[in-house]
Amino acid sequence: MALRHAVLAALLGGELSGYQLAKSFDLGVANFWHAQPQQLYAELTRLERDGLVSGREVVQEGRPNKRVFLVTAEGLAEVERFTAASAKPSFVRDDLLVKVQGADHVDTGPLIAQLTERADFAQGKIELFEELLERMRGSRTEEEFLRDGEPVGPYLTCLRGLAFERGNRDWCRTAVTVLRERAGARGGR
Amino acid sequence: MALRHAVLAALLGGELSGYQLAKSFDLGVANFWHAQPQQLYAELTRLERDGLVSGREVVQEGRPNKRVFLVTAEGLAEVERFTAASAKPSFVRDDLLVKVQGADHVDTGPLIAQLTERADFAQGKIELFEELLERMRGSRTEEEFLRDGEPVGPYLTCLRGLAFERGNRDWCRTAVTVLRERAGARGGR
DNA sequence: GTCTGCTACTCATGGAGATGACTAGTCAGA
DNA sequence: TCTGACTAGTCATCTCCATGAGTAGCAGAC
Repeated sequence: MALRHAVLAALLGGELSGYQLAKSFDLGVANFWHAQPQQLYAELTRLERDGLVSGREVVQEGRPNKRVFLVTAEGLAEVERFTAASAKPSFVRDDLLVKVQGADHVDTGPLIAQLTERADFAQGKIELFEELLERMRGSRTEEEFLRDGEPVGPYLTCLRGLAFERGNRDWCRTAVTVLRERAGARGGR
Repeated sequence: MALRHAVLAALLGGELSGYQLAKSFDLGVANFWHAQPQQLYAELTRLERDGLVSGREVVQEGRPNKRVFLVTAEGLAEVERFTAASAKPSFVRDDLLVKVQGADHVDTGPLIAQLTERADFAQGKIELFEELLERMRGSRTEEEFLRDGEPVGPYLTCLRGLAFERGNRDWCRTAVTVLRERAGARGGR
């Protein structure tokens, strides 16, 4: 159950509503985890039931009221416990990789299209992450921020996301080049 | 259901038994997907039931007999279909990232230990991937192999795995450095 | 001579995450 | 004035994936 801890970790940064939470877990950002709104609402309900977060109603004008949640002392203890527990290694897991694995045996046309699309998507996320990092560190350099800026946690996970997407983009591009040239060579044979 | 297609993609490289398959999907290699032996056996059963792979008994001396599977024509068609279908973007999803996200609010000692462990694990996989790539390309250079070596699919996925693990290792190391220095600064205050 | 480890596989159950379908009010623009 | 987009959230279901436990024969080590 890492989703639960991901939600807790996100709320450590300050009070958020389910909707705001969903914004950061859904498209684009997804710094360190990814989830659909429904999952988050469900998880928040469970977390509140278990006393790890507490919610309060915020009355708004001109838009629906919302419930914002913050981590309780028990919640923090749970984060502490989770952080200390040993983590299982993470694995790459990607439909696209499965498809590329079989590239020798299928028509590579649609595959190249998907790789291109993915490269563009990754590029978009790269820009997003770069902006986010800039915003977080403000006028400081990265080195300065890492020395004593706050919060470092989100900054570090953002850095990982950035590196991951750069890896994605670069790999997709080389895969496209390779597959294109091979298709060309076969076609011109 | 990407597991199913991952199995198919793996079998495109040639006949394999469930056990052999499990070897490559389990620890270490896990080129492009990861799964437990039980999942693979179950999936193979389903694939055979659906006519996407066909199995045959191989009698062995001095060790248990085994069943080896190969992809049928329908199986290949299914791979083709799957490859052409649009893929959903993949997301980073890692317990460790969740833990780092909350790094500002917890004791970083155990976290640093886990990051170090992960860096070592990644290093091990890097070496494994490098060997694998060398073995695949034989005497050719990477450029040569990518131009017309076979199979490219597995080579490309292996490259992605390598890059991913390098990213993991490097990120873990910087995270360790950052968290250590901060802990030191706080302690000596 | 027994113990550990490897090949080779099966069964059963749990739990997390994914998905589709819906409600309902507000606001900006065609 | 109607449409689409945004805020804010709920309910129900499902499928995949994860995990533990177990079997059984053979080989080599100590």
